[in-house]
Amino acid sequence: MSKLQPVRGTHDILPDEFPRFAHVWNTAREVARLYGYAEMATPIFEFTELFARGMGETSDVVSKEMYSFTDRGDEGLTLRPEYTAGICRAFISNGLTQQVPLKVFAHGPMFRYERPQKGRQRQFHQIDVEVLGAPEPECDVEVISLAADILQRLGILDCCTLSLNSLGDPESRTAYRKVLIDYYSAHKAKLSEDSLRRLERNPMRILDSKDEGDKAVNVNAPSLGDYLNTAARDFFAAVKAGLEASGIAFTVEPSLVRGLDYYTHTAFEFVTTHLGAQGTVIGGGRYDGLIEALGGPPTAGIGWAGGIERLAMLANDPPKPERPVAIVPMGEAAERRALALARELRDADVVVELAYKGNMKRRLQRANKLDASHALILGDAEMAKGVVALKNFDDGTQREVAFADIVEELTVDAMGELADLMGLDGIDDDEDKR
RNA sequence: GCGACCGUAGCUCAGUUGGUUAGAGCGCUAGAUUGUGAUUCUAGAUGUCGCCGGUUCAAAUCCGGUCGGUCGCCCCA
Repeated sequence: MSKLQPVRGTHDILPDEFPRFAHVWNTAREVARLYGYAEMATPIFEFTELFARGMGETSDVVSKEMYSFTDRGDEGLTLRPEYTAGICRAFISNGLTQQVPLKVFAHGPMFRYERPQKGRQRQFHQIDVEVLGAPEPECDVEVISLAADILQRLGILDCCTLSLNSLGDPESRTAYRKVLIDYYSAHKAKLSEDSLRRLERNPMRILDSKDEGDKAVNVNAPSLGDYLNTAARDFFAAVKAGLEASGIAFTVEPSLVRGLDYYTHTAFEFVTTHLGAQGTVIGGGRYDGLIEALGGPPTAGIGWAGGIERLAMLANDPPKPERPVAIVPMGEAAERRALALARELRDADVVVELAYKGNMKRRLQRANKLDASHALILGDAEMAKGVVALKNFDDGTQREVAFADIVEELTVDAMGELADLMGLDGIDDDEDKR
């Protein structure tokens, strides 16, 4: 608190970089709309109990990463570490159980108390998609396809791979879990310290260990695929077939487990190698038991979340902002006339900056710095003639335009520029994204 | 929670084996033109050298601590 510093793990998004972030959620929102998903939002904090129950007391997020506090009314509250629990709560609280399937898109800040590193912050932002009340495998396919389309539009699908796995239904999963615990318990001596802890909490995690000793033990570990019952096996087959039919490439990754307790059946991740240690860009899965566990009616659920910071680091450059027109009035009468002119242009959707400080040189400098396409110079001489001097900043030319023609002149010009831009698309000089 | 590396101007960085007023580029301000930007030229301003303590005649430089950052482990978006 001593200096004027942001809290560790938080970052300002300054005007220069904001468009990169907005581009991610605007793109996601647009694709979600095409899939028939409605946008919604829930509060950024909830009762601690919601996350504890929803994500599982033993999950890392709940056991060590929650931003929890007590408010003045002695309520235990927590800044949301993920979106799913909040949306499920809203589904139950608002009696939306009659409106299934509920297909929603959301985005906003999440909070986890972790040590910051590349692609990981304490306040970060996610785009999020959830479908409640749709137990069919076709829905898994739809949700994954939606994610792939967003990645495609952001220009990063090609540098991502889709990992897919089935965690089975509860029956298969408990059966497998038991076998797995027996197996690892018999090899305790060879396991790393981390994995001994995982054995207590989430034994399936050991399958994903990077420790060499663990890897050796894993070679002969029982495989979850062998323990799926017929229903779970059929479900997984249907999801894979649907993805193939949609032309979405994937790799089945038996070690893909996911940290949260509520997952069942499909689990998936879009992963990139371009982001250092945090390669997961979008991750999610099916959670058919969650709503019931939270106190709602038995309701299927599936969804995913994508890290906006991570996506923004990889995405194409956002569309360039529209260039302003700068009005440069000299003298009191001209300044008054300029105010009216500015309104007229803005009514016609032209971006207008008024340059009202300093001598003309300074005003033009400022206009140039704002990347103005034109300056409208309005001094005594122009006022007398009822014209403005229209200066084009790109070629330096200047000509007089009557007051009455200014709006038309500038809106026609803007159309021409738009056409130019569209002729030049596909340019991508962003080198730091690999 | 653990580990490694790093803190000098708004930004990117230089600063020799400890030695006198701590530098450059970019940016910023002003002028070369009292009504013309970007290009050019000239001038100017900018710093608690992260902070606290120690060693020394002398510390941006060496030592200890602390705070902050970056990257990695765990885990995740």
